[in-house]
Amino acid sequence: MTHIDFLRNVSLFESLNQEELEALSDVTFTRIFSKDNVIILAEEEGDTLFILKRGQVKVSIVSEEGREVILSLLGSGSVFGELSLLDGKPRSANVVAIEETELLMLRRADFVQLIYKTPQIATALLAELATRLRKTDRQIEGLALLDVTSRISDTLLQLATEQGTETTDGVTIENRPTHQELANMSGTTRETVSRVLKRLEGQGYINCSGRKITILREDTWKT
Amino acid sequence: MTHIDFLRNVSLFESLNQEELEALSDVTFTRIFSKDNVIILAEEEGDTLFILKRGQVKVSIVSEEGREVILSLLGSGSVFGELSLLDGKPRSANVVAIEETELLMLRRADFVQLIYKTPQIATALLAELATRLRKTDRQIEGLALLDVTSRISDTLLQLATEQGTETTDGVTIENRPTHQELANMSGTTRETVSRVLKRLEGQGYINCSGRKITILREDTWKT
DNA sequence: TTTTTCATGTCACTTTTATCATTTTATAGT
DNA sequence: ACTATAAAATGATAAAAGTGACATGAAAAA
Repeated sequence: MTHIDFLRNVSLFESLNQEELEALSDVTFTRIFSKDNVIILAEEEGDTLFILKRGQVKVSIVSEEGREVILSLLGSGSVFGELSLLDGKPRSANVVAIEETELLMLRRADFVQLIYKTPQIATALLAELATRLRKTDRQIEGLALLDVTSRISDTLLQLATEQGTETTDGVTIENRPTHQELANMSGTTRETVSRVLKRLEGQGYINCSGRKITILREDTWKT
Repeated sequence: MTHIDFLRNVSLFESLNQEELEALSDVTFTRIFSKDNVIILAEEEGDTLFILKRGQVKVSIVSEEGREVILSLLGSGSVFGELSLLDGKPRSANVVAIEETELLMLRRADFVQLIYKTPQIATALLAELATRLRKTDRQIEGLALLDVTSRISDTLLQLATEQGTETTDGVTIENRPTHQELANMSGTTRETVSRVLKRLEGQGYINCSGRKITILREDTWKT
């Protein structure tokens, strides 16, 4: 797939016409990050916007004691790194490739140009940030109100909607994150994830085998 | 203070010239909400933007079981209610006046006009949302990693920076939220807030009296 | 294959925090 | 000032989740 065809399908750029897409494609450059490579390091200055073409990355914050909170996992079509572009502050989180990932990168100056020439982009970006803000608000709600079991369940459901595939039994998450990663996404510990998954499986809510988790359809629950 | 003078000092509108400010002021209307009145109700459709001129509001989510999470407290100059304007989705949180509050309101159509005529507003709004996103990310980090004491302390420090006044002893928060509200801001319970504040006072970190909390200067800590 | 590293399961134990119950103190309304 | 109402303090428990330790298992590297 050419870059242009790809860019056309990125929601941020859907308002651009062929000519504008070509112009955008011209100022964009590609880079491939292999698994575990750091793409963005928190605290550093940043003047690049990233568009994820292929692969998957995790956005996370690491505390001084080394504990990690995963804010989100992003897949193809996602845009990230724009906050520093918008407010000029240093990067607020780390972004690491969790599999081989191909990124299109756009420098601030070109991005500013782009917004100047096609203001619809600003509108699209505003909508994008609005969506994200709603999502983080829900995360805060979950962390503040729910117990671990519910938080882990929510994390699974979110994974399922974002990257699950429908099967006869329910929705399957192929290549699930490790327990440690699930823990960092749910604000808990590895052991607890282990225990909770075990219990959920015992109760017939989910089915684990290898890197695969299936969230069973409601009508198969033991209740 | 006239509306125009007030609007000039709202960061969102700082790029507007006198003429534009007047035009904005013309399409804006005022409403006063007394204490405990609901300004925005979650789930409802919304096509109004609010600019807080005088008073204070709380933005919160209430769970089905009735437990509340306070996402933020906003004071004069704050803008809220814009998410629904940007992505067309229903309101995601409640907003309630916690004291008598004067609001300027702006309808979607006028807001869209405004952005169309003065695109710098879009940029300012992007920066505003970026700031907010960073803030919510930090909240998530805190909820996921910190124990109750640290979360409550953080909440106090945030209140102090946002609405505290410097005194010889440290920073004073006049008219502090109730323990219940502090609990809802920190993701914990009333009782725990009570106990933690007590301990913090015993250890000489803070000083409570009536509706007032003083966060003592570092050099007076007992350690 | 063999080795080594990383991921997972699972124990016993501790800590933290929520919950419940009750009393005391503040605050606001008449 | 008096009373009604809401807020805060506080003790006793219980539940939830974290910790540390170690065994097992699975996948990647040599």
